[in-house]
Amino acid sequence: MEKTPRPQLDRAAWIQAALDTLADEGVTGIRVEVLAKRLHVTKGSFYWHFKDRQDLLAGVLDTWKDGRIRDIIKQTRPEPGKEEAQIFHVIDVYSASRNKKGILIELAMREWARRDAQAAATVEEVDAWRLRCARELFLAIGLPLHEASTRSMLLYAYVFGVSMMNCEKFDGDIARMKSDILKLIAIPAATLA
Amino acid sequence: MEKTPRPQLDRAAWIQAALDTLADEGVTGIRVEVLAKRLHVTKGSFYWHFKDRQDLLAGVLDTWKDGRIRDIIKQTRPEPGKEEAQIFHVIDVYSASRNKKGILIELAMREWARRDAQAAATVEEVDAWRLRCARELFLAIGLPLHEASTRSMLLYAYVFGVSMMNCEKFDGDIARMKSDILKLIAIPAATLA
DNA sequence: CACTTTCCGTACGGTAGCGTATGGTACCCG
DNA sequence: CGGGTACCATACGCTACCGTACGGAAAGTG
Repeated sequence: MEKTPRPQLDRAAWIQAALDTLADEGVTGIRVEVLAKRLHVTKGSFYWHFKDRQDLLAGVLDTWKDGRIRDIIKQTRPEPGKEEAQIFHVIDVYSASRNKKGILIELAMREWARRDAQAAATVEEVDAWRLRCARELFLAIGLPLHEASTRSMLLYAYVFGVSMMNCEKFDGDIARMKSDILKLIAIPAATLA
Repeated sequence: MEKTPRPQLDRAAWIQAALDTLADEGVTGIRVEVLAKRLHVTKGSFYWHFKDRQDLLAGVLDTWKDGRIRDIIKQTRPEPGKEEAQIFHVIDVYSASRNKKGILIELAMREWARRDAQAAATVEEVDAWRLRCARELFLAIGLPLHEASTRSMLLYAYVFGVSMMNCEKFDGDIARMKSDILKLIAIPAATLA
């Protein structure tokens, strides 16, 4: 993670720090002077690499978008016979337990998108890719087009929704509940045991 | 909505304005001097009714909590024979089309809860009430306890999740998809037509 | 070795927001 | 009618930011 505190910074380093901050504090937490302190430099460096704060934010959006699209394509790459496992894997990646930072960025991104047109467009594009890729998996296991679309949407809505609830403190066997829900979403004609 | 620009303000008026701002800009948007401008008074008024900004935020949390709990209790009040309709109504209340402001507050609240312990506790309490009340409905239509809990959780996770996605711009018959999803969640043994 | 380019530090002006101190005004109350 | 209380305005100091101007070191280049 630490590659010998490099003597030179570049845009990527600033964007990475911005993404970390985004996860912890949201867009409004991405502040030039705070990032500079975190990177042990001053604003002078920032305004060399970026025109202004907006320039950084645009870079954050692009970086995130490219990463997410690359990711979903990789995870749903056609592997005949393994489609069902791939569906579960797609869900698992955004399961609340693992990948905590990814989820936080995801939520912060959507919060951002609610108040910024550029962010909204970015999230929309990423979501569209995800829905298309997930639909392909459902199509591959034999579902008709409409049901494949529907289940993809339910899948992602559930995944994002559950990441906003602090389920850990509710009564009941959460693990079993989540497992049953996944089956209900991913497996047609599944019933809750 | 406008009750003759009242000559005197009270805590409730400030809290209401704060809730409006919360929906539009999130917690960080709730700023004393901005609210004052919106209410056509100065900070002097604010610091008469409130100790400080935290005092206002605590009031916002309490007001929201009481309202939401009263609401869910009212909406799930036992009406034997109408339980299924009540389940659909609970979902409909937070459907993305209607009640736009309520949804925005809901999302802003959870964003807030991610970074503040008090807000987290508030949201947790509200969620617990909702899950309990929804579970009662599922129990009333004959589901076993575990499945009732599971479907309640899926219900709310989906409702909140879908409110974070800009479904309007995706291809496919969104209305039909949403309708199918609701049936899948609310009606045991339902299949996607 | 001059000379440029790259990268960063320093210093400054400007705005927005929090909280306080203090003054002013209208209304109630005896 | 004098005094108190409730409510609000004004003015101030303070901090955290943004963005700019400019200076300087270090490394490449001819």
